[in-house]
Amino acid sequence: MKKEMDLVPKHAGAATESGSKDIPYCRKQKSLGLLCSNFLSLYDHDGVESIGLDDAASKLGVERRRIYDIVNVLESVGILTRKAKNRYTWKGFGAIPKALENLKREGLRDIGPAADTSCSEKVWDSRKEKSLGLLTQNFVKLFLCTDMDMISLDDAAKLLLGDGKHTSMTTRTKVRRLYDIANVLSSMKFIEKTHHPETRKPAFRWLGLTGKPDNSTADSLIPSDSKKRIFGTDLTNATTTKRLRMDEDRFKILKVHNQVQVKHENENEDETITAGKSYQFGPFAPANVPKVGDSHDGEGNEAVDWDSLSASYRPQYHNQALKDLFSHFVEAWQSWYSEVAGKGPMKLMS
DNA sequence: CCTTCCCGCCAGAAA
DNA sequence: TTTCTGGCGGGAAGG
Repeated sequence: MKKEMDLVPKHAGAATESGSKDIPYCRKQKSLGLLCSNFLSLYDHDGVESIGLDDAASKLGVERRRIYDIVNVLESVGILTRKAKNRYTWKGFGAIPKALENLKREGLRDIGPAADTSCSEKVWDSRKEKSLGLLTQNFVKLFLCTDMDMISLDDAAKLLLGDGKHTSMTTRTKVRRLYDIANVLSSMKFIEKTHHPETRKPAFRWLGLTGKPDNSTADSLIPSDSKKRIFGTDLTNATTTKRLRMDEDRFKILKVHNQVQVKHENENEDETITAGKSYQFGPFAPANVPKVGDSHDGEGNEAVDWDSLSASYRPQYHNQALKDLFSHFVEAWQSWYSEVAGKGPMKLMS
């Protein structure tokens, strides 16, 4: 049921919408990152367990196509699960640790072992092989299974080429996808955009779960990070053998720094494993703060306070009551976070 | 100019 | 068939 009610496409300008001082059209308000924040805010409620794509699309005021993008990456991180056609199941943030743990395990498995000359036990589905979801997982794996703490989308694209080495437009396309993925992961604060020290090239740094043993210093909920080395601290030594060699397929990195600390108890099969507790999430706040009024104050300078970093100016969706959702969103997250951060035996799982 | 990346066409895959 | 999914890349906003 989608008629030709679109508009707003082609040339900017033309405000074909309810009379008002319509905005000229701001691309930033249509970003996947913002959409992701809104999506999360909209469904992170007690009673929510099933999500209809049509409902999401209309509630968020976007076309169906966009919802697929969001949903695919969220599923990659465990927040959602596809239940049926047009239907997803909300798993919540509590499902994230486990999902990442699994990704890490998978990633480490692929890397380590002897050279696998055509040892793909999995039949790489020709189609899914290039799905946004898989790309997302592989991108995340780079952060979780490598000692690289800063990755540029270009490098990621090269490393994640399912196979072949077509170095041409294949990479371009891949990078386009990665931009999309990076945007939503950024909105969830799993990663953050930065710049490579040397090369002024933009790159992303992981802010999410840390594999550090335990010993969580404090419980700085939503810490104003700014400068906290999460992975750094290469306590092993200064072996800067940090070069990666991307041979044929897959990505091959060496030195797997950081231990996931997979619960030691039973090398049991996956499924229902109580995730470890020593995790540390980066600040996880909606990418946009209520921030009333526009006032495009001075652009962010050097300081990357996530106050100004929140690249979002007023929710403009022809929706309503999104602000309230945001606050709830933050609360819910903090609640869960403290539960994990706190040494107390949590129950997790759901 | 170059980087970021939204839009939506349209081809496969279900129903 | 229709409907659902979601690659893919043009080309415009942003810097």
